Amino acid sequence: MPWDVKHKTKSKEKILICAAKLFVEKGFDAVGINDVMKSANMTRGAFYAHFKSKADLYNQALVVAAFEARESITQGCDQGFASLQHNYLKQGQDPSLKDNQQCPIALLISDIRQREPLVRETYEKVFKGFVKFIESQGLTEAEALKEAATMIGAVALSESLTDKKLVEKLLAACQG
Amino acid sequence: MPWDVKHKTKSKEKILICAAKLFVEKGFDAVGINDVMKSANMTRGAFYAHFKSKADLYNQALVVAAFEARESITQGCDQGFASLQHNYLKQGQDPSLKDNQQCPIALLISDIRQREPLVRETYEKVFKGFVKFIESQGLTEAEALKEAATMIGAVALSESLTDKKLVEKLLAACQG
DNA sequence: GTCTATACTAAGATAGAC
DNA sequence: GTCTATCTTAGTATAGAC
Repeated sequence: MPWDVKHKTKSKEKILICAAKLFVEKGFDAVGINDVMKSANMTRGAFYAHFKSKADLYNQALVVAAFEARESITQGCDQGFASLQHNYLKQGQDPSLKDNQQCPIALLISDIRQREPLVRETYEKVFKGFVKFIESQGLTEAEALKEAATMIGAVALSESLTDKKLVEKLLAACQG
Repeated sequence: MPWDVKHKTKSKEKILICAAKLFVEKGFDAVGINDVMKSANMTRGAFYAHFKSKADLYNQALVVAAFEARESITQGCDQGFASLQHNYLKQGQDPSLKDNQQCPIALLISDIRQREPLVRETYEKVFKGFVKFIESQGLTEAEALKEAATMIGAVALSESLTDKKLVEKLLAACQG
């Protein structure tokens, strides 16, 4: 893909990518439309030419975030579930992965509860897709659900806790 | 304990109990001081006689919420870890347990990331106490950490997902 | 310690020029 | 489609009477 094609990103796409990053990092309430538009090098007024509301943006950004996280996590993941699990849990510690690669299922897990039905529906679809993907690595549905809960819980906790030693022990304990 | 002793609750305690319930249910941003004080049958102005800021209230309410959840979860929990796990996961479905009995570790898991250091410290202490309690049921630290991640992840997911069948399967899969 | 009233700030959303 | 300017609402926090 030539340089100019990659960089000729439309405004809406740019807004979505910036929003995905900010929302996953901080949640819905802590991110203003101002923040998103500044991050995309535009002003507030331009926002409503692309989205009908902040909730609309959140909903679309959630899909983008899920897509990008999936790309990152499943990259080089050809050795079955153990490999997936390792990649997923790496999110919890690796500071180089911080941009647009963290799993929105984990990081927005208690943010989504307060959102409108449409957003919750989108979140649920993303979660179901994640479980299906785990199943595709050779696990039963019940096994996949339990592993999903453990991985998501571990990564979500990793971001909430400040004690790095504890986080390390937690992620190691959830491995395998 | 006689009736009147139980009901002779001071204002500050009442505010804290109402706040604990509201914060655990909705998170920090979605709950206003107005909401808390209305719920405690008072007006905004009286708030600052008891707390220096909303963050101060949140911090203290977190401790109250943790205490109440612990009371509820460990009630009749004398048969080791399996019993604890069963009680904990029950939060995810049982609608009768909804008031001041849900675990703040799970329900505020992605809320806490945006809070100030003091609040995060309190959250971390509560989490460590939870892990210690699991260990006291006969598990190693690593086992306890993994089980904690699974239980917390499962309950947090239960509140975010709307598909009741799926939630049921998830909680069943995390049992045992 | 609790009330009413108010100052202050921030954020979502809209209008109209270019 | 993007800009500046503005409307409106809501929420934290403070002041002063009782």
